Amino acid sequence: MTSLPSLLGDLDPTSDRAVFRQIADQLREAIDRGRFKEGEKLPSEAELVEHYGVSRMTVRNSFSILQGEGLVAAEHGKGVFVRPRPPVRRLASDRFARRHREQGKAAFIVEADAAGSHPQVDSLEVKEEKASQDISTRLGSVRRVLARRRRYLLDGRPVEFATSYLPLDIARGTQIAEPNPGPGGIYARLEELGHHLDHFEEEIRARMPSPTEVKTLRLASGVPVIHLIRTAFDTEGRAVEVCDTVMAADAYVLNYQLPAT
Amino acid sequence: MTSLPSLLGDLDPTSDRAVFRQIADQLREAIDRGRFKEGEKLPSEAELVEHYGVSRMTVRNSFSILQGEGLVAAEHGKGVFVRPRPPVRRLASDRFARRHREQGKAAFIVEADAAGSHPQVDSLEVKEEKASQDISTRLGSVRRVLARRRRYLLDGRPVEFATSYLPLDIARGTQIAEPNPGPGGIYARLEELGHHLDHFEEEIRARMPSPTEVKTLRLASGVPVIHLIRTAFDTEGRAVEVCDTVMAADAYVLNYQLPAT
DNA sequence: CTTGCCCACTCGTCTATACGAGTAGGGCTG
DNA sequence: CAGCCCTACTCGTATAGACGAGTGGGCAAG
Repeated sequence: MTSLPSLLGDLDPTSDRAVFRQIADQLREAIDRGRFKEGEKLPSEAELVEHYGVSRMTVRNSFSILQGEGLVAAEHGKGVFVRPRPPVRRLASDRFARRHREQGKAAFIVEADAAGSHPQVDSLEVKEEKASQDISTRLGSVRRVLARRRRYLLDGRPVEFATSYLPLDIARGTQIAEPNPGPGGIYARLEELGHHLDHFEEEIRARMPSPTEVKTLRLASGVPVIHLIRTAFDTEGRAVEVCDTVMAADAYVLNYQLPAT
Repeated sequence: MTSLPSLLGDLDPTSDRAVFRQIADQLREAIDRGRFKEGEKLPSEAELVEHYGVSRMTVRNSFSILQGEGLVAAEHGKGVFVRPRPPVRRLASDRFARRHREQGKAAFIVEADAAGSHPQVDSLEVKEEKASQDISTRLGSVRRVLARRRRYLLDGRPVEFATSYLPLDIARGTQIAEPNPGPGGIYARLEELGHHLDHFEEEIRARMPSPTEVKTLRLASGVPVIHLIRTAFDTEGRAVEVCDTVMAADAYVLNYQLPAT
């Protein structure tokens, strides 16, 4: 039971580094070195209290640091575990290329299937609503919009939720206003309606999630979100859609290809 | 002094929501509603202890939640403050366009000057070293590389640090191996050396920073980093540079433009 | 053998207390 | 008047203890 010293070492009482930081440092290092592997259980609070001769709150304080770094996650009644890195979804910059729209299924489904995961789309909601200030600006001063909300899951885990906003004069009464927009998705429908897509602009931020986002994406603490806002422009230069997406940052890598023009 | 109730309300003892969460909720809401503005000081721990009738650790626990969300930052001896949103640097997807290389100064400097901020480049280091596995793969199995490290600051605040890796057979003995690579930066030099740039690939992740990154970028807790890895390809299809960049996420918005091909 | 309970172990929440250390402002001292 | 110090207020660190609640294994009863 007291084989911990071999893994963890001692505290340095002369150091001016706080005890709980020293403990966090040692645990972090042990994790980095692979002494504790992904998904593995760390020593319990009681064991660390025993090993270091400190109070329980001090140990908990150490754990909370590592949680904030996204390194570990506590599970009530079970223990504290090294957070496994989930499979990552790579978003290629050509993911909206016309050729990907030819097949019947939605991009997300096709791509996930190809990667061998089980995709799901969730909590679909399509409705007309008042445009927020920001959305209105991006779409060129529209009052009301059609909003399409949905959540994406990979192997049962929510990874992203997104809302598409479209001007009512474009979307109302079309298949875009239906829960299922048909083969090729709304971009295919937009082109059929004569709005030939010219280019997309994407705006990317990263930040910590709001409590709502934590719930919706079932995020562990210490996991940021990537906030992506994409605007689609047709060949006339009009913004025909704005898509606001929030992604679990630990589930994504974004790829872009830029010309060196 | 006890005008706090007007700002904060009471606890619900019947709720099964933990007290420290309820307090965090109330503070968060007050901040969201603008009752506490950016940079403003929140009530002190002692005041909240008094107001809610709880122990100090409970109040601190609430604060630590809000810190983890990046909403507030504690300053020793002063108080807990609503985190101001720093000015944001927008990275356009054409930032490497050839036309931007014509002028003498580095892209970062030019751009920051234009935005009215005071730019600085820091801790320059240029040296030859062994390529990591990852870098080696990206550059096409090179053993050793030239590494150019530097840190960028905006108005005195570190916002990003980056390392460029170049194959030795390209960079050794050229101005690229000098601390100051000359007008137009290393991309201009690469082109002069006959490596005409064709395109860039960028790979973007977001995650919580390592302790080292926290120090280097002086990050407040609750601020993620954006990790960007860019590979530059010449017209022969060879990877001629890999640039590994870590940015303070609260200081950046990335912009990309994608063709709808 | 199966069901269900109990118990030991885990983390979660909360209290009360103590001392240390950074900050800022008022007032004393030279 | 200038400079220093003292003090009150702030957050930081750490202890000790209590109870609650989720989990899982073992044992006992049916």
